[in-house]
Amino acid sequence: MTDEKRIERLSAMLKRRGIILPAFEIYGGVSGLIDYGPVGASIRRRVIQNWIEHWTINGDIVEIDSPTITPENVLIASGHVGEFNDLMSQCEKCSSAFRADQLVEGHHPNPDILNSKEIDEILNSNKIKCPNCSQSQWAPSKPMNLMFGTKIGAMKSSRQAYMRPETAQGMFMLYPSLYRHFRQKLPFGAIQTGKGYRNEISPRQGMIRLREFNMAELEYFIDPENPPEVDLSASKEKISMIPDPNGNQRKEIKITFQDAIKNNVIKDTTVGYFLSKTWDFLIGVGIDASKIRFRQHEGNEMAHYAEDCWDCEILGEHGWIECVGIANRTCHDLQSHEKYSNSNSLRAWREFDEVKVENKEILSPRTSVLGPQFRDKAGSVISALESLENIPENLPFTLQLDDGSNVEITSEMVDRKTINNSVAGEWFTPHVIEPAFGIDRIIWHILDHAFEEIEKEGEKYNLLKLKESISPADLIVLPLFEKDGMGMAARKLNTQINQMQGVKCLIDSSKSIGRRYARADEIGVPWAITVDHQTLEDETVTVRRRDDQKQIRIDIGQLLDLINTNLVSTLF
RNA sequence: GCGCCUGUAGUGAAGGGGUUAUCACCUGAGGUUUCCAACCUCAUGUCCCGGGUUCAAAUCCCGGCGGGCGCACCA
Repeated sequence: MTDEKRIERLSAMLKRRGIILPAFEIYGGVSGLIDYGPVGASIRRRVIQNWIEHWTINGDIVEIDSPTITPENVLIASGHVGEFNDLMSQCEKCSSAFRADQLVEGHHPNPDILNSKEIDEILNSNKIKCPNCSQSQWAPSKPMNLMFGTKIGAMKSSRQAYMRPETAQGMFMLYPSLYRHFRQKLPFGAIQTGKGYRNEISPRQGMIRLREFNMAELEYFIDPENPPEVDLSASKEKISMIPDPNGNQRKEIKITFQDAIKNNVIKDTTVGYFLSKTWDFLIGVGIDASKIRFRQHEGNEMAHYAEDCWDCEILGEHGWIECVGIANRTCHDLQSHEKYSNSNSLRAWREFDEVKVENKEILSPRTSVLGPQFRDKAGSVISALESLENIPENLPFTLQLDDGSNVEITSEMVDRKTINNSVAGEWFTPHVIEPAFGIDRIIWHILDHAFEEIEKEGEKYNLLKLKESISPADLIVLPLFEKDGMGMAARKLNTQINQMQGVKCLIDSSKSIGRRYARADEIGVPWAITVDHQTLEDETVTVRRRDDQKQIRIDIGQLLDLINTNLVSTLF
């Protein structure tokens, strides 16, 4: 933040090199929408690939993929429609905006059901004051819907739908399938990467607040009574945390994950585990460790579903930016979907340690007597007998039916029996811990932290010190000159390297060698292979390390082996 | 959404009611060159969009779109 022009130079470089660009620019652009260019798209793909591998490595988490178009019911159940359809009223004096239903609270028994006209009437007739400036002059209230609406189907029968505001609902929709896939045993998780959509009022700060953005979310389902054991003893690093949002002395502390859990700084061990996994991921893709902190949410900024929530914030040119949210969503989503969908398959079975055997006394109905006696009422009499909690000592007795009417039960109608009832377990709704990653924000900070401006022989020189695993290409082949067969040898080598699975190699033969090194450095290619005169004689090339420009000569065959085994770095 | 500032080649800038809009870097072709943005020749490419004022608008005015900052909003 000390150098205000750095962000402009970085943005210009990202555009010039085809990394991040404004979308639809020839039509004037659309704010909140960006393109990943030919270089940026490779970086994005690799970051996402790293993220997927980071979570799926243990086998308890699988990847799924679900539609971005989401029917309205789903988002009603999840709470998004309600949350996003609030009416907003703006004070014409001081421009403060407030949720209209909260302003008229106390002037109407149920403000939720009011439309904008009714809200405006109440605001004006009661002269409700602006909480900020105490004036009473309101602009007409407007619904604030941060979801992009659409219709499924064309004609009358079309259904209201929205572009998903998060990928999480896809995982909840697939819970029954996941439960089967994991042999009906918790814990397990599902991840999804893809686009999310929020029609932001004012997108700002480049790629920080977008209207269409890359999300990567994990839903990890656990039994709250038997949370998974976690071992964080291997993680010795002291992490910046800002806990205790409601305490008086809110400040940043440095503490290991293990101690944070032990000392109740992080209350939920599973949340703590995911905080540490999040840390590992961010370090792995090249985020600067000193620019990461975890901040616990305050009560009033907590999402409508979350019980406890931590943000992972990263420091960059825009200040501290929330890049990951880790929330304990408890059973909110699954329970709500059960209720709205009438499904009963969003649960898990918890076996008791010991089978509970109950000896229970019941009155078993003699249907041959009850039938003729009560006729069409017989059914409800039988169900009332079955649900009877306290078996009366003496017969006859008066039994109340569901409809409130009473019947008399005599000893001829029932048999007094004792039955063995064994209960092996119970159904419950799993809790879910959700780490949600804003991929674009993370990529921004990767670029920000990797972007280095140095001086080289009196000239400005840019470097993108990307980690090997997320650089847009693994290597670049450069013929020293495009003659004497050097160009040919370079093209052959480039082809050989690109034939390897998962390896991406570029080739560049235009302009001077120094300029080509500079271009490769600026987009973050870690290794440059130079084909020179000696190559033609002895089949050796030089390998140049981006970060310090050191060069080593090596036999082509050996180099190909090193590339194939991802061990080029061991050369130096 | 409000307020202030703002929009000129790919990037960064200069200029500005009147011939063909300027510069650097970049990019491309050729030359030269035995490893770090060298040099020479040539070339491509620009006034955000729409309306208005005017004989004439890239320039002035209005609106839109985009960008920056502040306020507001923001899972």
